Amino acid sequence: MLTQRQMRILWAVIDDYIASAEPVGSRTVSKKEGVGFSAATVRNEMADLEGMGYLEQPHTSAGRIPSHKGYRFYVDHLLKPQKWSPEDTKLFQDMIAQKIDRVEQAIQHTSNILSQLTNYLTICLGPRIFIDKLKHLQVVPISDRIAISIAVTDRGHVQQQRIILPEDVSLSSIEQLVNLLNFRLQGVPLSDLRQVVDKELQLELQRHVDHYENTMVLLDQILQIRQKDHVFTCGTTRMLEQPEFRDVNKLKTLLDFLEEEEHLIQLLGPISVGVKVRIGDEIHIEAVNDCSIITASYMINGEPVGSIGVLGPTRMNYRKVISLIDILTKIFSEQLNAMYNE
Amino acid sequence: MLTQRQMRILWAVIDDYIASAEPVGSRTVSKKEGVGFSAATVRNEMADLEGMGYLEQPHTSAGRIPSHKGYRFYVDHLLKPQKWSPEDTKLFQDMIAQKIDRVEQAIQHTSNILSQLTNYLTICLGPRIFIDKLKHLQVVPISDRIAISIAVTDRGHVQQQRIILPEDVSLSSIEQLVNLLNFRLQGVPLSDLRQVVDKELQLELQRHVDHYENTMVLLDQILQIRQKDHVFTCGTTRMLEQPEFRDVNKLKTLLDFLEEEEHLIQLLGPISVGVKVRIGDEIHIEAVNDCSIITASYMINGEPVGSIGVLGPTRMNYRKVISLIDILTKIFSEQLNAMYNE
DNA sequence: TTTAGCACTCGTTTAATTTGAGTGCTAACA
DNA sequence: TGTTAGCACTCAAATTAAACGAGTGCTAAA
Repeated sequence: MLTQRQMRILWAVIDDYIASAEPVGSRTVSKKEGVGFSAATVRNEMADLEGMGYLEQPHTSAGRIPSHKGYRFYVDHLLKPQKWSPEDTKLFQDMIAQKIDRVEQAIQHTSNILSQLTNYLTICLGPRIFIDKLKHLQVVPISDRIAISIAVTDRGHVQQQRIILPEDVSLSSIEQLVNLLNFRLQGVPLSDLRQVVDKELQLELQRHVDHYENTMVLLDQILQIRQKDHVFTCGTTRMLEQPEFRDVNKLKTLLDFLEEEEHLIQLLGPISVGVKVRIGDEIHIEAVNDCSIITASYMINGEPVGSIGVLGPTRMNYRKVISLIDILTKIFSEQLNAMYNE
Repeated sequence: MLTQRQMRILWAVIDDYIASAEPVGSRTVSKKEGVGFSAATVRNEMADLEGMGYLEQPHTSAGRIPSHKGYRFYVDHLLKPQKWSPEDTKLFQDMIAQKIDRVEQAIQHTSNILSQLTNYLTICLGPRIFIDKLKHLQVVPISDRIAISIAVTDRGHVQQQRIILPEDVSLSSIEQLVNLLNFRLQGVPLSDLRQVVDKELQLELQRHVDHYENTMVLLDQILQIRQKDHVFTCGTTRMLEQPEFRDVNKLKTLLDFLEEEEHLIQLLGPISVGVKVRIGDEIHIEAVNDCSIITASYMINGEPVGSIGVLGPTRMNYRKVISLIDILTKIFSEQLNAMYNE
């Protein structure tokens, strides 16, 4: 267990290091406000903190820097999240507010603001639409063999795909099929479409539809509403400002890693409620071993549907980022809901 | 006018500099294959070439590097584009070939390959769809006040937008309106929709539609099919490998510039047929003054609809890039056309 | 238990020096 | 007259050396 004094010193070291990115010496800590002991005392305590694994020393004659364990303790026990005044809240609301045409664009906009405010890189994941319910299905033939299949959900998402029309299927039978699907599948969550068709519509289709085999091929294509998760990054270049990425090789390793959408999704992790902080190797990804990521999700009608994350060096400003991501996702969720329940 | 020998030397300097990124000295040139004269001779000629503005000298005791004027001469008169064998062509075709679902994705895929092959950053512009013709219009209400308006074009592009339903407009009158529009506007290019409505449909609408005022508000929204040009970059991180961007500040200036979509569009310039090379200040954009960009467009049915560009330092491998962008856009266009005429 | 004092460590900064690739000029040569 | 060998000169970059100073651990006194 850490003594009160040790916590005070740990806090001072981390606080200073976050601001300066330089190893913090005993004198610096000793002179900090709220620290009443001499440099020598601080030295002793720092040696102990290092022994316990909360601090590290780059080399003998340098100051101390926090270890991952140190940051973890800081985040869990020392950090007091910022309180926002009503004026702040109002300001954030105004920043985020905009004509929302597509949720994807809107979350990107919010992500951008978060990146500006924190000066770190942000990653955001567009909304999962599988919990959305089908509102309307449409097949528009654009040539003899090709058609566009479109699905609109109750939340206004539109999914489209190019499908190949089987030969021997007339336009009227396509229309017939689509009408039937619209009639029977309205209100069914996208994730369940396939299931419902298999369970409830199979027989009916077999009975009513001509060219059963071919129509099934068509149906299969229509139902393949596979959502490609859409992830974006904002403010990649802000990473260049971080002293830990002065080294072009380190930078390249990171940026290369971030170019892959899959990696970004991996980085955000599963969508979960509340603010989550993962520090360094807690992320379990080699390429971001000296980074931390703070994630939160946004909700529609109480259901988390997408997430947003802030990636920075482990020496990131946890207090600021945690407070900001928390309030911004909340405000964003509110505005989304307001829009849906308009 | 340059003598044969001067051209030979200019060529040698540029060729070497493209490969090494280091100022080229007279001895190096003299020893190059195909150059029969001594270093002293080369020195004299290089001094002349510098006088004429084709070469530059970073400082007195360094070798020469090409000036923009030098590169321009090289591209216009010295460079012989690479010939591709049928095997090469086949290889490229296979690389580009894939199930094309959306043109946007496909051009991005091609752009990615171009970036891999050249090892430079590429920029691509999704297809302009305003020359596409309207195939189908649909309005799907998703709540009392909100609807999604969808337009499908003859080439299978889908444009969607959220619209606000005026009060006092019944579902049936919306349907009536959409039916009328579908009937009268099919085959009209998206760019002309507004015009055709104003000229040919105004009266008809006035006569047939209830709640004229409100319906007009609706119509205005439906017709606002504004395409946001979609531009992507591929392989941004390859820029980090270029020695000219070792300097983090320079890099940041460039990457910051490239983060803006508008800048990318500006960078690609107007869509035009054939391969275009712009060198350094020819681009007329401060931020990329020491870069060159090579652009080409891809076609659908003989009509250029989008473009792709390769951005690199002025010391880029013009020969390789020009040859590659030429053949890749051609192959891509072929595959697009094959798909459309399937 | 705390703290002042002091010798010691070691990365960083600054200055001085060396190195070497490359030049321009001159004079000899074909 | 055009070409080339030779040579003194230039200057950025690399190397080396010295000085610096922030910070430490340990000891002994308060």
